Amino acid sequence: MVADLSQDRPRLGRSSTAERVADILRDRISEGFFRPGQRLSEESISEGLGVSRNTLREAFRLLGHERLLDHKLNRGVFVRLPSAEDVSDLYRVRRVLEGAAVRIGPAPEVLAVIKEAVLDAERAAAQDDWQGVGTANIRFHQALVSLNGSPRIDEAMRQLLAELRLVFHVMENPRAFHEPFVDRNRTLLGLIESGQPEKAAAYLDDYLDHAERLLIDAYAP
Amino acid sequence: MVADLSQDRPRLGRSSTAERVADILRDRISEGFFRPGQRLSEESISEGLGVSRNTLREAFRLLGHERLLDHKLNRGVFVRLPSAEDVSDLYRVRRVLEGAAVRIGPAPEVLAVIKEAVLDAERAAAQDDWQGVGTANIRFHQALVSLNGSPRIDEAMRQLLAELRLVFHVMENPRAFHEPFVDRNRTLLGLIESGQPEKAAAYLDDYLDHAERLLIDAYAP
DNA sequence: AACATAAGAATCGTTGAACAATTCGACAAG
DNA sequence: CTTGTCGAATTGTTCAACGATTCTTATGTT
Repeated sequence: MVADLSQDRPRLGRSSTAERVADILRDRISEGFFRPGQRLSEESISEGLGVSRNTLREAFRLLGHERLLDHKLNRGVFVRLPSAEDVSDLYRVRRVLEGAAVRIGPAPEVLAVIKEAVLDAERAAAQDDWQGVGTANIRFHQALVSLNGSPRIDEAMRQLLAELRLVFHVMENPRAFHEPFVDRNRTLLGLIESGQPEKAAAYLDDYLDHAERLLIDAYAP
Repeated sequence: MVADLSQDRPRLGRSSTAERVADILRDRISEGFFRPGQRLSEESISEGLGVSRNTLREAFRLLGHERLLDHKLNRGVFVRLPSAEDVSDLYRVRRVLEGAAVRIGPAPEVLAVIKEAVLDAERAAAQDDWQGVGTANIRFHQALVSLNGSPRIDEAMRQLLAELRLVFHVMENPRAFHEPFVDRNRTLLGLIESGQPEKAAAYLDDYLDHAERLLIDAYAP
């Protein structure tokens, strides 16, 4: 009857106000409500959210560590505006994390999630919903990385993709960027599924090279 | 005459009190002054350091995000005490980051740093300075990972090794753990230097498997 | 003696106000 | 046009207070 309740233990830790504030801000940044480069005033936001400045500052620290905010001493916090070098580095990390993942090979449960993401992307693309394609694409790569089986790598990937979303918000034409990768995701899935890790890794490397170039060319922050 | 001063811009950002407090605490944890599992009282530490509780809390948040502190709501912050699963995951990440590094192959400047670390470890071992061996070993792996050429990966490795140091502080016999790896480091260096990335990667995998097993066996938190 | 319960102490979570330090723009002086 | 200075605005940090939560200890019951 008691089964394994220890798995629910983490959920027990409720969250402090600062963490909830951080969640809200993270969402707002992720959805583009706060634009990259924009300054976040302590006074107006703490007032708007109805929390004290001290609590808000704790939240700022959290997001600063996630590289979503840029904290400049005595000047305030700004939504991070990644540089072209940042983009390169993000893709450098992706090549490492995703490359290692495909080399490890498929696991049934993860594969199901990946497939679902591919389908979602295809469905969204069919409806010209490029926002939806982007979201599904992110889920695809997040699931891909989870093949590593490492909570820390999953967390790192989450942060990386959140940072990458900042880049997307600076771009003007998300369709041109996401469109080519719907098909590529399906192809990559096929290579993984059929147990050809080296081929999949090579394909992925080319995939990421292509994406990086595309992104950097269209990127002038 | 003005040349490129924009490169010096980062140095302009001095550090706030909270960051300096975080630096101090990080050092203290790293050196074992604060033991894993120990609770850090807001009152006593803020008083001891002469900073306000609010400032100290900001510092706590930073270190919490680095996984050096464990923040339990309404109960305080504790020096993190990694579980056996944490150790496994840390090595999972190491296999990914270090594996990717050796596959990329040697770069002259980095190779020099790696060599220096190997020599330092050998010198320290000759003098039975196992603390020194541990430090040199960390420098070795940090340099190894820097072959990836990614600031973000370097940073991730720094945090990972800091977390791993927590594990070492729980162990009683550091010598037994560090001793076997002095020679292995030299061998691995040789494989990298001579341009045999696949062999180096295989050797490294075995290296890390061995270290992980050794560590987990001797680890009962 | 074992266990449950309740009161009390200690600590954290959060707030609001206050003041010093720093930045930045405006404007005057050279 | 450059440089120096003033002042408003914002951040950095501290302090005191109080409610909320957890831990401890004493108390009472079976």
